[in-house]
Amino acid sequence: MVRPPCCDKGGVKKGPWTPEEDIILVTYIQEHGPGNWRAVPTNTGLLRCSKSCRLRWTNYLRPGIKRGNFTEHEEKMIVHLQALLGNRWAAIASYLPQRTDNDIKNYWNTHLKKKLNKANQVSHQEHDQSRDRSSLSSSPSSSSANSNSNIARGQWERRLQTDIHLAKKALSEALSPAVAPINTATTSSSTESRRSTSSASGFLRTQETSTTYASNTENIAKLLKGWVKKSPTQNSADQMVSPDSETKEVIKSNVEKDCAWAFQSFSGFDHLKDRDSAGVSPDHETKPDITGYSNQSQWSLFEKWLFEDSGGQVGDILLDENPNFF
DNA sequence: AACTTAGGCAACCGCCCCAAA
DNA sequence: CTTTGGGGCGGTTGCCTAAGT
Repeated sequence: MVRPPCCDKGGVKKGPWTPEEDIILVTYIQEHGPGNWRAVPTNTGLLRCSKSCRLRWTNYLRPGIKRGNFTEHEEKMIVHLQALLGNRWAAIASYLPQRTDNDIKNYWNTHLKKKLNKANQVSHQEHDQSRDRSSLSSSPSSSSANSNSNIARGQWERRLQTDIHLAKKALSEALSPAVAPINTATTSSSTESRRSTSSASGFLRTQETSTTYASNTENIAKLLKGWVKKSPTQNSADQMVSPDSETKEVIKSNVEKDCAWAFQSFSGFDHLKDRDSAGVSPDHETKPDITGYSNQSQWSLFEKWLFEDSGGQVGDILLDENPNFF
């Protein structure tokens, strides 16, 4: 039996979200928290399907989302993790808590893939040139068949390494007492990628106490600004409270409250960070500076852990395949 | 200035997994 | 045990905009 999609009903709106829809959704989630998406359209009156609401929240409205301008470190992380995990964007996003899987996926498809291809072309050209040179003086053992088998072996090893990595991670999480799922939106599931999400959320939690969620508040503020500018006289939002400065303040404070709540619900990454954190204080709660997330040393430690945990293969793979990438 | 093309990104679609009934 | 429904994920589409002609 084929179940009809949840959005198959008539009267369901599609396409871009309007600022007023965003406000309705954010307001509702402030009160009830994310989850039970099925109830969101009925309770809010939004003419959107539950999935659409969830997606809008997780990819755009959710607190703590950073948009645009990927840093070089983030790029590296994505490339490393893509090499390690493949196109498991949710898992990759779990290591970059400020980024959404959709964002990372888009960035990969539009920027990094091209960059990698370019780098690959350059390295292959260089490889061909050096092979041409060496073939004049060396034995014919370095055939293309040989290099093909090396690639196949590399892919196989990579996959194996991924599985080992995931198994280790799952085990370490299962054994960790620090994992205390609170919120269903981020921690309820048991599959690997969902576990990963909760893990990264814990990483995010380490920054929580001083986070002002400016990005999200700004989103809403911008959004409200745009809404005012656009003068929505012709739509159903006429009945809504006008987003004057007072309302903005209310929404802002609600968003901030919501953010605090959302961050409190994050858990599970600390043990991953801890286990290789020689030199890093385990007292994450006392080092809450969100800017520290992009701090070079913390990144380096994290990357160090990532590299070491992969037995150095990630770096090897990247350097082998894309010596010109960075 | 008008049109075409390419790139970027938000959103949708279909499939899968899991838990509850 | 089977069915059903909610939620999550990755792939894909389509719209918008900037750049090029």
